[in-house]
Amino acid sequence: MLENLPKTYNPKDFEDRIYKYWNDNGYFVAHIDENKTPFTIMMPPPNVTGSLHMGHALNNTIQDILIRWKRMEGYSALWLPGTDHASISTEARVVNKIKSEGKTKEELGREGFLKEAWDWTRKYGNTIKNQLKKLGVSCDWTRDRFTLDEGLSRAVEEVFIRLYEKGLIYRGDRIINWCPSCKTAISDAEVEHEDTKGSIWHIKYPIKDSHEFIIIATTRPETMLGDLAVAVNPNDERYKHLIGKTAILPLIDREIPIIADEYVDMEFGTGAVKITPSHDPNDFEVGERHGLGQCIIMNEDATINQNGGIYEGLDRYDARKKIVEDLKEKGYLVEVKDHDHAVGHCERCSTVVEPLISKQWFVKMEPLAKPALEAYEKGQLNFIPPRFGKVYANWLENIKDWCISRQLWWGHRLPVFYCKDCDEIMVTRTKPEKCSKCGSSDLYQDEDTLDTWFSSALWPFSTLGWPEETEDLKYFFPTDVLVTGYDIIFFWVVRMVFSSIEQMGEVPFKDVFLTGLVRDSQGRKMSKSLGNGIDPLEVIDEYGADALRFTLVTGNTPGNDMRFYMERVEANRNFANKLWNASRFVLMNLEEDISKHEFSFEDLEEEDRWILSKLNKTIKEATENLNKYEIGLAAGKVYDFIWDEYCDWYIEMVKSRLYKEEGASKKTAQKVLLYVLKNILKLLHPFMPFITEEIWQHLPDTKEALILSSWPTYREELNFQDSEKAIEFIKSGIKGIRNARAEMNIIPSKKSKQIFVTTDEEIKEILNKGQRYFLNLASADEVEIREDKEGIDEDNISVVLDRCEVYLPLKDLIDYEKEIERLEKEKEKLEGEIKRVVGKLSNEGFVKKAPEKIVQEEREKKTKYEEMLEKVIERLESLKK
RNA sequence: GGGCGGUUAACUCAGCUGGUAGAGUGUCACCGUGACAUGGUGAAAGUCGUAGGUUCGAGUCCUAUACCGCCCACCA
Repeated sequence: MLENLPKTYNPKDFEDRIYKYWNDNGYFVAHIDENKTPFTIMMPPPNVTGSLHMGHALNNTIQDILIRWKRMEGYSALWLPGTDHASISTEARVVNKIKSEGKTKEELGREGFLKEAWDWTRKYGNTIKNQLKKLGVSCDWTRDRFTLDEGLSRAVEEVFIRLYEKGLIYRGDRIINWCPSCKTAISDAEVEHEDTKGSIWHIKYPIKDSHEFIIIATTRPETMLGDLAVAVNPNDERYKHLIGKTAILPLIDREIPIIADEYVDMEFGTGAVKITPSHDPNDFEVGERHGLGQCIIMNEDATINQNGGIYEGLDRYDARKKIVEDLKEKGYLVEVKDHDHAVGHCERCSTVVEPLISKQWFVKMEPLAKPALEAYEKGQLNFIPPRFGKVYANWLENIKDWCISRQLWWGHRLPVFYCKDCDEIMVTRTKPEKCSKCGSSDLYQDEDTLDTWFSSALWPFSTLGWPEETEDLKYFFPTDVLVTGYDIIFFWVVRMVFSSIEQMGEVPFKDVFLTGLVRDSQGRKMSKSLGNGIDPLEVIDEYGADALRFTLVTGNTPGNDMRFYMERVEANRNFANKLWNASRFVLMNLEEDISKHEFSFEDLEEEDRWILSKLNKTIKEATENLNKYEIGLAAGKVYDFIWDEYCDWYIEMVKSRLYKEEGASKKTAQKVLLYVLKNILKLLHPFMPFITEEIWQHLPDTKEALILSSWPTYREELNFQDSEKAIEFIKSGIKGIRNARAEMNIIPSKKSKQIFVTTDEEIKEILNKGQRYFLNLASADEVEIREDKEGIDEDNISVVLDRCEVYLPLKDLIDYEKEIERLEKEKEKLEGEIKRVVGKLSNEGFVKKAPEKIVQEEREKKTKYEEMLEKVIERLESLKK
């Protein structure tokens, strides 16, 4: 029993043990059960070589709360975990690792490198999973998946082939974002735009066979090496006469045409734009329209290539510097102005990306985006909070094709084969024997791999065995809710939706719960470079997983960022300690035969009915909150019930019965204590799984594990409105007495021998039932409740309450000055209230238009306050005499 | 250039469909009382960013506006 344990809560003593107990007994494993409704969550797969951060802790806690709750509600709850191969990030780490060993990727070759990568994955792949276990995640580890698993790879190939055959995947020369550091193409979503203070250079381009110049403006002067035209707006009077003429590119003396294109904004810069089709998306389009061709001037590491003449070999920024110097020296530079503009950076390594033309593979997005948008518009996708729906829709409305090929080795290699002889493209799962066109057997596979998000886009169904028609897939798909950060709506949420609609014919989940960012106490983003990250594992080590979990889900709202404060974790640890000790108290006061009995309704006393009714209400409201994903509110209600109602009031009220009485009343108190505690543990379990299970295991008559127990439900027969009212009345009486005593500085150990309460008949009845509460809770030896004042010494302290007055015979202890002061304050307060109520009631509009109920309430308040004021004044007068 | 969020007690945040502002922490006073000092009791503390409007009544709805922050966007 618990009383043998240390009296302070020490989560380290049991958290690991409890996790093992659940896991070893298979309690996390989901079963296909046609008698149950499935409830499915797919865990957003963390990077396989990553480690746990607060973001993971937050969204996995939320998922765990939902899955534990639904499991208790009787659903067949599947929470499927897994990891992502994270192509670009993992590859970078492995490259670093082999670099530290003095080797390069190229030296190892593809196979050698992949071997290294797999070794790395096996070495670090379990780290994050073990860390997640510390958090208490109740996911089904028997269904653990990895995006590079055979099955998932098969799904990736299948989707690639299907989309290709439908014409939704194509290969082409397009301007893509090139990261010179990762040396791969990246998608638009992977580019982060950052406002940067830069310059804009105005440069003179001479006109051939003329002394005229045309002045262009550019923010990237080095790209002039690739200029193939100068463009002006066709309606621009300044330049009309130059259209069709030829300009001479300074420094390298290339002749380029001056063309007219609507794209040029006459208002901006000089109204003349250099056109570099290979290095700018707009210029690319202009180039296409005018048949300008291409001129690539950079290598894959962003140094200038042979097309750059004397600048060949220079890094792009060195080249810029040199070119500007040369232009200046030769008199072509007209002016330099400061210019702020957005510069794209690689999301992964922060290197400035270079837009350049490249042959890559793309997914044609429009046909896929349309149904994904419609699904949202038809209400098949529900965002929490709803505002993110607009973000989702807006992205889809402005969709561009998705560049999916990456010049990396770690990932799913494109199932694409080329014929060396005729360049035929063959998209098949395995390498064909012969070219389907010319019959040549000289074939090779595309070197590229797919964007990581291509495989994670399939996660909701590939993890269940698709393209096989598995039992799991039939039963658990579609999933119910996706829990993830708002920062990956574009990367992941959108792509899962359209992939699922395309392949499965329906949305992959009904609800999308978006979490905010966990920031440090100063509101900064937690980051490695700032060193301000708080390690969830350290928090768990110090305060326990339950306290961390509770901290992450309370006091904030979905989709809003939150600041992380150690003080809050500590407060929640204290809450756990409170529950721990309340449970110890209950166990210490139970008798052996308690387990055989449920309380009987006839034996219930007022406070029993009150706490049962309050519990009932808490169950109802917390469940409603959970149904609406109001996790923080649900947790808050359970917290308040446990601390404020159960610990602070019920336990205190019931003590006299446990200590002094014998028989039925005592027994009932024990039964109710236990009944409510059991329900508390159930209600709190999703939020604080460890401590609740640990306590539960020490309770009598708990055969099954708490994790498998049933979620409490509202019981109409436990709704005791009258008892609630009565106890609330008594509580206010006790509070009034305590308040008066505290203000008079009368310490509780100085008991009032006898308390007199004068009141009317109705209240007398209520108070009579609750007499004994005053004894313990208001420091009295004896309470006398009556309807008259006969024989009561008017010099005692008197507390004026609604419909009753309490006299505390503490004559020798009273400081009359203070008592008058206290009563004056009371008087002022009441007068204020009366003024407000009277104001309201004398407002004709209010009385006429407000609902009858509200008006009635105000009238009652008026009477009540006036009565109280009268008594207070009476007291004051008698004291001042 | 668009879009979104925040602005409530000293601090961090709740506040669902409009009806006398809440919590945690911190502060102050008192308390080792037989579950808990990781505790108990009590107290102080807010013109709910600003200005209008709708309403009998607005932190809550509408319109402006200020400040902070985020996202999206090809203006060279």
